[in-house]
Amino acid sequence: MASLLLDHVLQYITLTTEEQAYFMSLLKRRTLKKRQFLVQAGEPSKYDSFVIRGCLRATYTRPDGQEYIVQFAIEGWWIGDVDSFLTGEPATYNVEALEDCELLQLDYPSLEELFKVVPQFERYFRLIFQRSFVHLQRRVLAGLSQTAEERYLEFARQYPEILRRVPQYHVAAYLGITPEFLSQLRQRLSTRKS
Amino acid sequence: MASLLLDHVLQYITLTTEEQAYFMSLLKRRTLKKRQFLVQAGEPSKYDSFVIRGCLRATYTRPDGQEYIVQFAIEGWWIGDVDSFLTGEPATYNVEALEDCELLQLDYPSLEELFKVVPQFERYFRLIFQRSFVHLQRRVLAGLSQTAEERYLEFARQYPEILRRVPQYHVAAYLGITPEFLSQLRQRLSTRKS
DNA sequence: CGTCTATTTGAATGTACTCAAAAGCGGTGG
DNA sequence: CCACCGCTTTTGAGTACATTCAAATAGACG
Repeated sequence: MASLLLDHVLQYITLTTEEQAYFMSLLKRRTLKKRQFLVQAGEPSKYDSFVIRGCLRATYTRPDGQEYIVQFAIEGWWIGDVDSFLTGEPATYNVEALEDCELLQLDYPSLEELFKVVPQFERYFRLIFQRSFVHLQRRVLAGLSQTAEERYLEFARQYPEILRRVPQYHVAAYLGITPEFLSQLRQRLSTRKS
Repeated sequence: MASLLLDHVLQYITLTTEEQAYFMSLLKRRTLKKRQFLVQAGEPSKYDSFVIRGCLRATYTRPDGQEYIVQFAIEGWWIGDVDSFLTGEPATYNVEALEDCELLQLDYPSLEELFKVVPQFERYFRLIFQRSFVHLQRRVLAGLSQTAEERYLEFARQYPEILRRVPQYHVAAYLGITPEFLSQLRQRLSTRKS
C-alpha cells in the first residue's frame, strides 16, 4: 500500500486532502530485486527512500573489504545515504536490497519544493530525525557499555522481525562482531537456557 | 556573547530583526559552576541548552557505577537529554559542567510557541538534527570498524580543542576504553613516532 | 608542603578475532 | 528424486586487543 507512508506522516502532522495528494504526487515508486543496489558508495545518492515492502541494509566497506552494517530498513523505515542526499557529495555507504523491495522515493528538489508548499513537512522530518538521533545515541552507548552478548540480546528483543528475515552474518556485521563469534554466542546462550 | 547562538541560527535560516528579538526573548541565561549538574538522570529535563562558554559532558551511568560519555559540548553546541526534553520522561543521562559554563536555555513550551510564531525554526532544528544524525552514524561506524587506537587518533584530529580541555579519563569514557589502556596507547604512539 | 585526583606501569585474565576446516542447508540440473 | 554446488553456520586452536586489579608516580590546588 502506498498509504503506509501517508499513515506514517499523519502520525506526526495533520494535512488537508490536497496536501496529501500533492505529497503523494512528488513520490516515485521503485522496485528492487534482491541484491540490487539502491545507493552505490562513491556516487551521489539522489533519493531518500521509504520502504513499502522488503528489507535493505546500508553498509560501509573498508578499504580492506571488511563490511559493516550501519542500518537495516524494513517496511515503514526511511533509508538512504543522508549525507550524500543532502550535500550532493558522493555516498559513503552502499544500500542494497536483501529481499525484493518496493520503495517510495523523494528527490532533493522535490523535497525542497515540498517544504515550500507544505511547511508542515519541515516538522515531520524534524521529528523523524529527532527520533533517529535518540535512537542512534542509544546505539552508540550500547557499543560503549555492552558486551557483544548483551548487544545481541538487545537486538533480538528490539528487532525480532529483522532477526528472522536476514542471515546471521548480517546481524554480526550490524553488531560489529565476526559471524564465527556470533555463532559461538548463540551456542552458549542456548545451552545456558536449557 | 549571546550572539554566538544567533549567528549559529542565521547560518541555517533567515530571520527578520523582530523574529530575532522574539527568539532571544524566549531564552533564559544560565550559568553553571564546574561540577554542577545541568540534568540529573531520573528527573525530567525541562531545557535544551546552547553553550555560550564552557564545556560539559552527557553521561550514562550503569547500575554498577561505570560511566560512559555520550556527548561532549563546548561553545556553539546544543546539549541536553533530548528524549527527556521532548517526552517529559525522566532523563537517562546526566549532564555535568566540566568547566564554569554559560548557557542559553529553551524550555519545551517556549520551543513549541517558537515553532508556531516563527515556523522557520522547524527548519533550523531539522537541519541541526540531520547533521547530528550523520555525525552519530559515523560514530557508530567508528565503534564497529575501528580499534581503540584509530578511534583515539580520529578523536584527536576531529576535536583537538576538547582533547586539550578535558582530563584524559573522560576521553577514555567517550571512546569506550579504560583510562589505563588509553594511557598505554598514548605511550605506544609517542614512542612510535620518535 | 600535603592531600587529593589523575596518569602511568605491569602482571594476569578475558573477550573477541583470525584462520582453517567441517557440517548444514537450499536450490538446481541430471 | 537424488547428487552436487554454493553459500551460511558451526567448531576449534592459537592469537591479539583490551580489561582488571594493584601499586607507583605525577600534577593540581588549597
